[in-house]
Amino acid sequence: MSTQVKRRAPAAQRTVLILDRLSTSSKPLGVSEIARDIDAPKSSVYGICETLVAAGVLHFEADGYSLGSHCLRWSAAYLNRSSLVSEFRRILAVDGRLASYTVTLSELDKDQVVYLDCRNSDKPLGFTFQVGMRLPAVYSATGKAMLSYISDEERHEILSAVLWDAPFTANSVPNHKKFDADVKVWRAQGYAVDNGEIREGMVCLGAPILNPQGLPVAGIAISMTGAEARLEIQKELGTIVRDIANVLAQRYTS
Amino acid sequence: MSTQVKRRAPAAQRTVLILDRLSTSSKPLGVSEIARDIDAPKSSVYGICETLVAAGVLHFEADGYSLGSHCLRWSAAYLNRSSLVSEFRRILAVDGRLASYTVTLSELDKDQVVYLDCRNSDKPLGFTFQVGMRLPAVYSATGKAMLSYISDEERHEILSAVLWDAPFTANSVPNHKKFDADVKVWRAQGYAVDNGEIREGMVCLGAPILNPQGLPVAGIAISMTGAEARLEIQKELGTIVRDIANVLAQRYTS
DNA sequence: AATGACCGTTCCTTATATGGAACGTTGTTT
DNA sequence: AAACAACGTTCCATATAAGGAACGGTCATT
Repeated sequence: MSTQVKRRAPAAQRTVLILDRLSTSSKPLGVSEIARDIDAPKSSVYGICETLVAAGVLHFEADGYSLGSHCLRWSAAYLNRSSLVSEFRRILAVDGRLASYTVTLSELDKDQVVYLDCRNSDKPLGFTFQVGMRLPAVYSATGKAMLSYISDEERHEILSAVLWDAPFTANSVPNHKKFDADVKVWRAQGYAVDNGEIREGMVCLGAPILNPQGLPVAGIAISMTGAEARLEIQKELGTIVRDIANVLAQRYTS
Repeated sequence: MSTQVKRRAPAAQRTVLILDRLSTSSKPLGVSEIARDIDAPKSSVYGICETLVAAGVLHFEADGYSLGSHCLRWSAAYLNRSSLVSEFRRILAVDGRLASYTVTLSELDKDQVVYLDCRNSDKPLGFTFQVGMRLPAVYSATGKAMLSYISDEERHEILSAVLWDAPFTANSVPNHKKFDADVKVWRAQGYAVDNGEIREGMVCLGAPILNPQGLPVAGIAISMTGAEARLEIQKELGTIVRDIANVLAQRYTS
């Protein structure tokens, strides 16, 4: 299903592959290693990398190529395409109800959630959300919340492709059927729960940010330790999360 | 001085140009507009954009192409290439001396500073630093601090290319000569000052984070309003900024 | 010292990605 | 209603980027 269309602009595709490969490397990589990993001729990789260095996207040092700061422009532009992130920060700065919890903002990309921002609490959580980080949507609170508000067809298409036999923890929702049953609960209460499905002992409550058409554009969630997440607390905090998501939805423009 | 080397992998270069162009647009752009702006044939731009959509880097909607969240991977990887950002956050969370000020972390890229992180204060500053944001190094506090610690040749090369006739404010350092005189002061006191050179009424104090070889890898700065920046306060806070930068330098690895 | 493995880089042929021109649509102007 | 302009898309000859092979250099191993 990958290259059925006739290959156009292979250099552009390889540019992406090279940047992706460098993203998952902790050290600079040489031409040969990159070429091997992305399955392309050395000389082609060499030409592209030199072009990217000239463009200021990559740095070259003695031991190979590495990412440059140029790509921060692109992500900054992406995060600023709407007022979502700035409104998220503003509302958390003003509304003190979630002050002692870690709060995240994320959006859905296929079967993953992408974290757009994170306001850490002073209390340690044992888990760090980073901007740009991706997690399986089906196990995360915001992912569950957003998946609950897309059309049944879309959700079915996404869930059908999930590899259910690679759970994150013993608590991870086990299959499509259980997820569909949960969806009814999340919709009814207006927020979704991840009870240790991403990380053992971490509980997250997520709510969707819906556009005027009722479709999710993003989601917010709060994270806490299992010890903090007593049921009555969950209900109270879940309601707050849902309310804040609704306020964000109203302020959200374009 | 741009395309003296023989053009290799034009599609890779155009990929960068397209992403850059979309970064500076508030709305999606069509093939024709992009092609006009980056001075490339429509059909080539079309091929590259379709490839980038297939790669998940761009989104396509009715009114044109726009950036996708894929590029967040690259910037997240860039920010995590060292422990700099995480140590910056940790030290600010523990050390309360700068709690009521906006503190930024940035690095030098040619003649610009690139902001890597920002810890906003509760007090409004009237200026927002965003990750990935770029400012002229010569006018910014961290830029001044870092430029003070590179070799004289390197600094001379960078400063010679600065367009001094496009100052940000009336306070912006006016020329190469004045900057060189300031460098001696910044080096002597261990921190640099931007007194309204980026924005009228905003004062920033910056210090370099030096590697074991004594070369700057990044810089930190605190920002405050002119009213807050009385001289004795500047001296006190400048010393704190310098000390924190030194602690960061010690913790900084790889 | 000699061998071998692997590196980054260059070369040159050829397969092919490119891009000018043409196409069908759409929306605006005359 | 007709003419026009600008759009996204397709087409095809050809300029040219790609990539297999060869090169010189470095480092381990024998």
